[in-house]
Amino acid sequence: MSDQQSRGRSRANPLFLRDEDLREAIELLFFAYRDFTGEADAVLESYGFGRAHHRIIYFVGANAGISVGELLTILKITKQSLSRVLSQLVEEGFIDQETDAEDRRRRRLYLTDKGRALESELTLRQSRHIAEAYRHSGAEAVAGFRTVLRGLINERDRSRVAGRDSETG
Amino acid sequence: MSDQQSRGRSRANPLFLRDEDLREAIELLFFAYRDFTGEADAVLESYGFGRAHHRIIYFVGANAGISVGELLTILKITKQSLSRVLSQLVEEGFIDQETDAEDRRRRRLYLTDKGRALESELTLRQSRHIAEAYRHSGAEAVAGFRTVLRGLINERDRSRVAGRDSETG
DNA sequence: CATATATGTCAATAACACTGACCAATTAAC
DNA sequence: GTTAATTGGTCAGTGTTATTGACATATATG
Repeated sequence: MSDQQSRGRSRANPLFLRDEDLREAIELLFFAYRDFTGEADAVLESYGFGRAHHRIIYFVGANAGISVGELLTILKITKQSLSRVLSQLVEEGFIDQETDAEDRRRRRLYLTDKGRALESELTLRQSRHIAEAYRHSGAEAVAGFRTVLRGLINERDRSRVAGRDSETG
Repeated sequence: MSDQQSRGRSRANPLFLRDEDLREAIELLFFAYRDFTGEADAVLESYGFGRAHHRIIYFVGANAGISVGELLTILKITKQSLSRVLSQLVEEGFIDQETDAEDRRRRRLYLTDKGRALESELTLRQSRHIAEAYRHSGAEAVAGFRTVLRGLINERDRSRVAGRDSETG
């Protein structure tokens, strides 16, 4: 065996990152995301909804008047998948569909009061979870957290994330 | 409306964290996790596998000789759900089951050579993705990233994550 | 009018998860 | 040694989220 294959280092990681460091990151993401999403699930369950409903509620809330097609682009799912869940939310009065005045093919989506209430409840849970982690970590760590997460996101979608692109350049 | 409800601040965030900061974090996690997991999916698809297979392959690889029960605890799924996927992996020769010598009720799980090869391929993809984000972010940012992610993980599971607990205290 | 776009819908399928009910082997307790 | 608990597996049924393919409708654009 050549010594470039020695403990914890491989051709794939030409810098000072050990395999162990990268494995740690993989596991951190797995557990953190599991616990992060787990927060809102209890709320959703009481409404008979799942994560798909949450994603729609969230992005319609954050982008009032978004079209179906734009929502599909963000979620990267098929329109059939979206339709099933979106129809439910419309029927049960969480989301309003309004025909675009300029292009009457388009349906613009808005949260109803009921939808906004659910969105707040869900976002509140997740916000609390994050705020707690942020408080325990300090401002510097938070800055690093944001930088690395941005780096993990496909370039095309980075601009979609809310908040300032403070370190775009 | 009382002024404690003014722009971007609410009772839920008693510190200097604005709602916008927390929304940003929610979206960062959503997009980053989506793109992070998307990496390995192409590989898995070529084997006819999904994320459930990946999780099993990963944790058996990282904990050689783990029992079925321990795996269930980590994954937080039912044994019926695990069984479906695990049986497949055993049948197709990615995982070996060996009866524990001391307690013959237990089946200890190990990756076969074939399983190890797949695990390496999958972990490599994700490691590359992370390594790239790490390189672009710098050591300080990486430290912050790790700290905040650890804070997002339920205390009970923090010790399960690989890597040193360098900032436990 | 022909074509492209935006959306919706029907049908079939699959991955992944659940609950409930059992069974078998093994070990631990009385 | 019989009973009880543990570990693991399995069968049946269900539900959520996603897929592909085919087709329909309304509208916009050329």
